[in-house]
Amino acid sequence: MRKPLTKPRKEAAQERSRATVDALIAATARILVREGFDKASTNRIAAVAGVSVGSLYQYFPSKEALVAAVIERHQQDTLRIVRAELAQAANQPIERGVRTLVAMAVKAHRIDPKLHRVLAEQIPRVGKLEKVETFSRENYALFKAYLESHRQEIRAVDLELAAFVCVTSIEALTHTAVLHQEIASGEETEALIDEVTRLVVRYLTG
Amino acid sequence: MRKPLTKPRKEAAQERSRATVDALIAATARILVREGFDKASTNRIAAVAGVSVGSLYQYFPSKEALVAAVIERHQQDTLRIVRAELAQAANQPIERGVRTLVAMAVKAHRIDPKLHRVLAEQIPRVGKLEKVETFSRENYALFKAYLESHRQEIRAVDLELAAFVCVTSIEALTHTAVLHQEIASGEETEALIDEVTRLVVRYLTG
Amino acid sequence: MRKPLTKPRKEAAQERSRATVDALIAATARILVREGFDKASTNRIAAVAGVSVGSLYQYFPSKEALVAAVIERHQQDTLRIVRAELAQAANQPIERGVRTLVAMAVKAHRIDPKLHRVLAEQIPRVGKLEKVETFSRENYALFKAYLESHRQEIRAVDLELAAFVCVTSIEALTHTAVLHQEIASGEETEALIDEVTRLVVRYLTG
Amino acid sequence: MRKPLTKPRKEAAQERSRATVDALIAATARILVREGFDKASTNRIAAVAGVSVGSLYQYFPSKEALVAAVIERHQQDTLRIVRAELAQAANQPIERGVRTLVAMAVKAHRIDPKLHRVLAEQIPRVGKLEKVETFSRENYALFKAYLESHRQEIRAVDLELAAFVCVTSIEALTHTAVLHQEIASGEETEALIDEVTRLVVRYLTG
DNA sequence: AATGAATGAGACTTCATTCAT
DNA sequence: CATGAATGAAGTCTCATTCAT
Repeated sequence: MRKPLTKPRKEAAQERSRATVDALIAATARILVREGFDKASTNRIAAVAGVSVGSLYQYFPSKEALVAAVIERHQQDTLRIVRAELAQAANQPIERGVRTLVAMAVKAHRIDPKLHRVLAEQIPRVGKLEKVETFSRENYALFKAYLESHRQEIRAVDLELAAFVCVTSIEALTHTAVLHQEIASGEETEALIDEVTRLVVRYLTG
Repeated sequence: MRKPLTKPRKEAAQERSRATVDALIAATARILVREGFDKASTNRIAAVAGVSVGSLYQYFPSKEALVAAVIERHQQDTLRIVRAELAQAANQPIERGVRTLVAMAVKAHRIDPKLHRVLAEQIPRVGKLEKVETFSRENYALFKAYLESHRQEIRAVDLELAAFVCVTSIEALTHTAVLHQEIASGEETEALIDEVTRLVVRYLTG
Repeated sequence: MRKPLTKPRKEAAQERSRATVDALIAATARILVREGFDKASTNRIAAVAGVSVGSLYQYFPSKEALVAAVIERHQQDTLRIVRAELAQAANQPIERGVRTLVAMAVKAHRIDPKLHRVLAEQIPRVGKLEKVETFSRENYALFKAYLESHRQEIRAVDLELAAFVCVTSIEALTHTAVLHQEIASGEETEALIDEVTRLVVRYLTG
Repeated sequence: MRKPLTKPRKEAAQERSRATVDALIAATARILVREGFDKASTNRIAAVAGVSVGSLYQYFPSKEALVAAVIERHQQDTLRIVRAELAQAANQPIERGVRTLVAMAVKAHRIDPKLHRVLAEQIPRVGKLEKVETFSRENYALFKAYLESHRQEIRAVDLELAAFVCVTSIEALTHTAVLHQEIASGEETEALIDEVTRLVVRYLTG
């Protein structure tokens, strides 16, 4: 790619583009959350983002691409939390480590629960959006790695299978609890974390 | 806005009617499984069922009603299994009983896994189709009742919370395992049942 | 039930839009006249207007709105004539004034007799399109005002009732005469105006 | 599209047939009045009449034929009144005779005002239902005959034109008054008859 | 690049009419 | 004759996407 003739101008242009893209993703997320997938027409998204449909198609080749970007962004937000907490857990003993991971899962689900829900419930039908799939595999791999490095603390077990059991349970429990507002108060949250931690730890040990 | 009707329009009395209704529900399920919700247009469904759109609307007031009928039918199929096995579990000690229930969950998920998946992933957006919701609540209540009648075998615990943890875990694990074909062989199935049973039993006891 | 929208969706700002809107209204009127209300499907209207159905719905939220626009336009055309002639009549003595008004009614009915007929005969069923109703009430009020300001020239009478009798008669006579081509020539027209004027004047006076 | 047949398929000779035909016509009229033309589907009519659609088509070759039958019946009812009163008027002097005719018109319009309205407002679009047209021509001819036999009582005048003016006025005034409930009480009715009579008599005489 | 008017395939649904039983 | 299930053309309207300005 060639160098710009007037640097400031290009940057300004790039900045504006960036802003438009952001506005479009934000508008999509907002409509998805407030009105559901069916109301998220491209014209409506563009209107809410304050740009024209034409501009939308300037930056996203299709509606799917837009939804994919929303998913992507949500996953990036989630990853930021995961990375921060994962390092801690790595060096903690099993009991403490699992608790950290469960707490992290709750935290991650709380980033934008309504968006998470829409993404979980309404989006798969968009076809080959396998980002979600990929993302969960990554989770699974990370957890398996954690188990491997703590193998001496757990009973003899098929790590593959154990990781599947733990990750699926943690994900389902935190997901359901957060989405169905089962854990409104901090107290309830603590209780849930206690239970899930117990579930997983007792499963892995003894 | 017109209120969405989800009840069948008329009870098919004659034999020919009954056949038409069955063909429509079957066609809907088939398209749902093979091509997804978005491809399930009323014209397509009618064509696959081998009848005219007009006949479709003679028996179902809307596309939603058709999907509701598919859900209903799937749940009836599931219930048939659940009822049969539940009686057994009731009188079994915790370890044995939980295993029975887990095995039952696997069996239930295997009735028509692909349909189950579509129903689970793509249908919520159909709005007020709360059948699924209701169904899962029922599961939860049944399990809680089981725990109550075996309270002396388990540790002191908030039964409400425990039921939530167990049901959610069993459901998620069997669902995911079946859908993602993690348990193709009978051996793998047994291994999964062992693990899930252990997960739940150790959580509830000790 | 969805409430019927009869207002234009957006004000056509750009020139191209304006042309599209005009073409749509014109096409609707044309089809209404040549083929009747039942043939005026949205697809047909769009085709005749030389635009796509999509464009039709960009500017009119429903078929009704389109018909409403046709009515509106026709009434505006009519009003232009009415306003011009009414001022004259106001200061003319009863005999001369009534003649002016009758002549005006004939003229108004001749703007687009066939359209007028379709609008009069086929449109009421379009439900709450009360524009016609409103319009005729206005006529009636205007005539009553005319009578009031000429009260000394007419016999003692219930003005309300008299206005009803006169307006209804004039409207029906000019309408029928024009539509059924009873007054093709100028001579016949003059004869009709004479008769109607006589009818009304003798009714009001003496 | 097939050509619309508007005559009954057969002379319903048998009593049961007669009853079915009557029920169908009555059901059509009822739905027309209560719900409007658009709701009057053949299936609905058959249902309300308590027979099957198949039977409907046994007796009426099309929906149009059914509506035509309703019109026919209404006109027969009207004619019964007209014939009864017309004889009287024939031998009455102009003032008295016109009053009789006007009163008759009011009476005729009151047979079933709502049905009359629907027939007047919603039916013309059914295309070639010229019964109404024919009917009004007959009215016009009858009145012209009346004028001819009383020619010595009225001013020198084009009878053709005079009949047109009188019939159109009487029809429009009684029609509008009855339909728009301007003459609820007997007193109001008398007042209207007075006015219309005056209108016509003074027009014809002097 | 931005704009927004225009496009048109296709979705859902109704209803007059036919025909097998 | 009666029944009512079946038909399918046709109508209204939406929305992802394109393209002239």
